[in-house]
Amino acid sequence: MQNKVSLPVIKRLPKYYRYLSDMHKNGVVKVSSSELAKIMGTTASQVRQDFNCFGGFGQQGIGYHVDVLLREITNLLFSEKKLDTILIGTGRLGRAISGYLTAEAKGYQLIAAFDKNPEEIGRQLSGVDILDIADLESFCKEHHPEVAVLCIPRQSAQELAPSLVALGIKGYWNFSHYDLSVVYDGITVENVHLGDSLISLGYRVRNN
Amino acid sequence: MQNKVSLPVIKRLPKYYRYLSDMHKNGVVKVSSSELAKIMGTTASQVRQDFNCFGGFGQQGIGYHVDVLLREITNLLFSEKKLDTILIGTGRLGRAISGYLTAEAKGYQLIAAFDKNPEEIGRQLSGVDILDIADLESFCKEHHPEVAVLCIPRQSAQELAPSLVALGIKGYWNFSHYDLSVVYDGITVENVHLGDSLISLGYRVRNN
DNA sequence: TAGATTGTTAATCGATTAACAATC
DNA sequence: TAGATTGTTAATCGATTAACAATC
Repeated sequence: MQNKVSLPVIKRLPKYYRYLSDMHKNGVVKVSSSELAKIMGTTASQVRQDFNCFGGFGQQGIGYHVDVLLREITNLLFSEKKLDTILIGTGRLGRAISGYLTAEAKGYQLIAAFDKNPEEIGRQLSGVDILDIADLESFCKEHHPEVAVLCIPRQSAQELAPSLVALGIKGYWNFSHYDLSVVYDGITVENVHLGDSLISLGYRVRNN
Repeated sequence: MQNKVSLPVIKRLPKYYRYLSDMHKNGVVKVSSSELAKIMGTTASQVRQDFNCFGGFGQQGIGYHVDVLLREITNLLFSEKKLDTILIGTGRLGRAISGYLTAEAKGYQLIAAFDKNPEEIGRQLSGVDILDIADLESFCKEHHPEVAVLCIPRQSAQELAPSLVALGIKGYWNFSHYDLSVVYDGITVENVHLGDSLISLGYRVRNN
C-alpha cells in the first residue's frame, strides 16, 4: 500500500529496528502491534500505520513475524554501500564524534578529517588523516564524499556551507548551530544541537 | 495572553535566543516577525504565535524591540540558580560531554561523575571526582543533584533508572538508548540518540 | 492620514488515534 | 466456530498558516 514514509515515521524506524533486533536475539518469533506499542511508548494504531507505510506484512489474527519485520526494516534503513564521510572540525567534540562514527556507526565510512589549525593538520584521527581545510575542494573533487559531519562553530559553518553544497555533499550531520536546511534545498540535514537541547531541558526541569 | 508554551515552542526558544543575542550584539534595535521568520526558516505567523505564548510585547506597526524580547526570553530560559548535575558514564562520549557541559553550557553545575570501572574511579574529570557508581545513593542523599547526564549503554541505563528516579532526579540528558520517559512519569527527559540520528540521516540521504 | 506590523481568531494541514470489517 | 489481530478508513487532535481588525 506504500503510503509516504513521513519524517516522524523515519524518526521512529531506528527505534523499531533496535527493539526488533533485541527480540530477534532473544528468540522471540512473533509480536503484536500492541506489544510493540507498549515498549515504544506509543499506540498499537500508530505501529500498524507505520508498518503499512512500507508494505503490510503482518498476519491478521496472528501479529507480525519478528524476522520478517526486522529484515524489511533493515533493508529499508541500511545498504551494502557505506556512505563516504568527512569530518570537519577536530576539536573536542569532533574527536569524540569521529570515534563514535568509526566505532559504533554502521553504514558510514570516515575517509578524511579537516581542520584549519596547523597544529592539527597532518595528525591522524580515528584512522584517517587530518587535512588542511584549504584542501577541501581538491579532496572532494577527487573522492566525492556524500556526508559531512560538522563539528565547527556557527560562523565557520556558515562560511563553509556554500562550498560544501556546491561540492555535491548531500548529507549533513550538523553539530554546529548554523542550520543549513533553512538556506539550501535538496540536501538532508540531521541537526544535533547540544546547546539547544540543554537549554530546553533546563526550561522544562524548572517549569514542570 | 499566556497561552500554553507547547513543546514545539520550547524547542524553538533557544533558536530565537541565539538569533536575538546576535542582533543585540550587532546593535540591531528592532525586528519584525517576518524578518525573524526568514532567518529562522519559519513563517511570520508562527513567530507571532510563539511570542504571544509568553505575553505580547511587540508594537503594532513597529515590530519587536530586540532588547525587550531578548530579556524576556532570557528570563524564561535561564535562572540565577544553576542546576546541580551528575554525569554517569565516563567513557569517550561521557568525557566529551562533560567537557561540553562545563565549558560551554550556561545554567548547569557539574558536581560529580560516576563510573563502575575501578580504573576510572578516583580520577578527575572536568574538575570533579569520578566516584564509584555504588556510592550513587549516598551521594545523592547528601547533595540532591537535579539533573543526570546518562552516557552509558542501554542495559545499564535501564538498570540504573529506578534508583535515579527514586533518588529524586528530575531531569535527564539522555545519550543512552533507553528511553526513561516511556516508563517514568513526572520527569523531564531530553534524548540525544546519536545512533538513531545517524540511521535516519542515512535513510534520507539514500532516499531523497 | 497612509503604511506597516502586531495580536488574535479562523482555516488548514498533517499526524495521531479510534473504529471496524476482513481474515488468520 | 470464536478469539485475536491486522489493514485501512474515518474521527480527532494539535500545530501551523492565513486572514484581518486593531493600532502604532
